[in-house]
Amino acid sequence: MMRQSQPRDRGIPEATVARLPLYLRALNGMAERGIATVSSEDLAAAAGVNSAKLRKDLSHLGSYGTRGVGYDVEYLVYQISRELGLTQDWAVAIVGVGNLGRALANYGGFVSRGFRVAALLDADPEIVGDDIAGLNVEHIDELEAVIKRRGVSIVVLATPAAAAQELCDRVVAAGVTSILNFAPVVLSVPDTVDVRKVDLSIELQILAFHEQRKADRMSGGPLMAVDSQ
Amino acid sequence: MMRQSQPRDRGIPEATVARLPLYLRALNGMAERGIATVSSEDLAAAAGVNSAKLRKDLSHLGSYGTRGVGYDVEYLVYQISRELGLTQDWAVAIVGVGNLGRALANYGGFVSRGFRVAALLDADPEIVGDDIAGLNVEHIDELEAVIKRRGVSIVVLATPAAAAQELCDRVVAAGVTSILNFAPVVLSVPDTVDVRKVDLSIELQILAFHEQRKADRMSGGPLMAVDSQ
DNA sequence: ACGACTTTGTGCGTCGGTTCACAAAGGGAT
DNA sequence: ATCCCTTTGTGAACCGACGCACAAAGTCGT
Repeated sequence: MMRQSQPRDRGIPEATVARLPLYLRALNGMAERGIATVSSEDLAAAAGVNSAKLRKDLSHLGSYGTRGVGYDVEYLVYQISRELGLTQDWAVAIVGVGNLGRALANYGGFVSRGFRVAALLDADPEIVGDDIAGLNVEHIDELEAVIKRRGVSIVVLATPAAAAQELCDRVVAAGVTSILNFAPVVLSVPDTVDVRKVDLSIELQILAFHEQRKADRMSGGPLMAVDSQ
Repeated sequence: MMRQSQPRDRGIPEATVARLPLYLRALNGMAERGIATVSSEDLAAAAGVNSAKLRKDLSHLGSYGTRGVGYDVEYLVYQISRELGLTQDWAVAIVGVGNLGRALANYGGFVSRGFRVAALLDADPEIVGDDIAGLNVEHIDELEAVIKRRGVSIVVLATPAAAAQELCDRVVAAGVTSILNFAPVVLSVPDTVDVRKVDLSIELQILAFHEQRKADRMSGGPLMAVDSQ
């Protein structure tokens, strides 16, 4: 029925992919503390998910556990890293070196594994030429050249909203197919390109919604609700 | 059948809540450009979603459209704002004034509507006392006092991973029930508390996964795929 | 060598979300 | 006043994800 030699199914669910980094982080922490083996129960707790979900997620990569024992931490770290593509290293360019771009450039967390900030670019002549986190800020005119010369395959957009779409277009035209967008705009791109969005304002608004609902419950109370029953 | 006077259903789907800010942003842009009325088709395009989905989302707030015409932009802005709780203003405290905390403090985008940065807190005596974005950085010892005195109801955690859980506990103990977490850790909180997580490293890893898959397709080629048929 | 125990991997029912497609509703023209 | 045209609001089918619960598989102790 199913091949043993080729357990990796190319159709890993998106929800699973989104959790693999979480598992990887928990596993790295355990590896550092010298833990050799971990059960799905414990790993799930560390990652904050249901253990059945974790097992199903891992089963999409292959049968890497041992029944009655659990998972080998080192081995699982390697398998997940490989699946996520972290065994190669990715050159990342940060476009827009305002407060946020600067913070990202200095953020050690994501440079650690697999990613390397290969370029910082900005349009402001005031900023171009500055050294930030050991890198020289280059002029945005160099965008296409820098992407090609340094093999940049992931671009982080940290520009004002007004500039984002145009820069996005240029980045896509230069062959980049993975973009992490911090600008508060909906980017339109060909569907060969992956865009992930991080939007601080939206996150706050979602929190506000729930906070308000909690406040309503307190004052109005479920017993006083107009439409209860 | 259905009440006309109280159309608001208190059970708005989570997926819908997450998109309301998107619609709101698009609508604000239209209002600024003097557009009075918009169809679900146009608004959906501006927000980058399917028009049926948009209509169903809006229908959860009530029947605010006019058939044959569309939605009144101003009115819809008001209704969504109210639903999200943006008609009141929320005092936000930023805990951790490193590169990221600083960027957030200076980020005008989310201060604009409904949110106000009411406090900046840090543990580093080097930073405490500095003025950032017109605010004085206070010592983390003041955390509980500041939260209560200024009515802070949303806290943004922008601390190193190691400090996040402890500060989270203190913040929760001080009565805060909405947290936006930038630290790369899984926070454990009572389930009365809402935590939303923004994790740059995870976003990059997800991009890397897809980028790798695209690369595999190129070299291996769909025609050579082991399991195609 | 065997039995008790632990833990994985997964079949299956359930649920929330998405999309299609259409009937109902309103506007405007004649 | 009536008909046509546009656009909303939603019923219903579909799809992916979640979590329970359990059989299969492997370990460890005797």
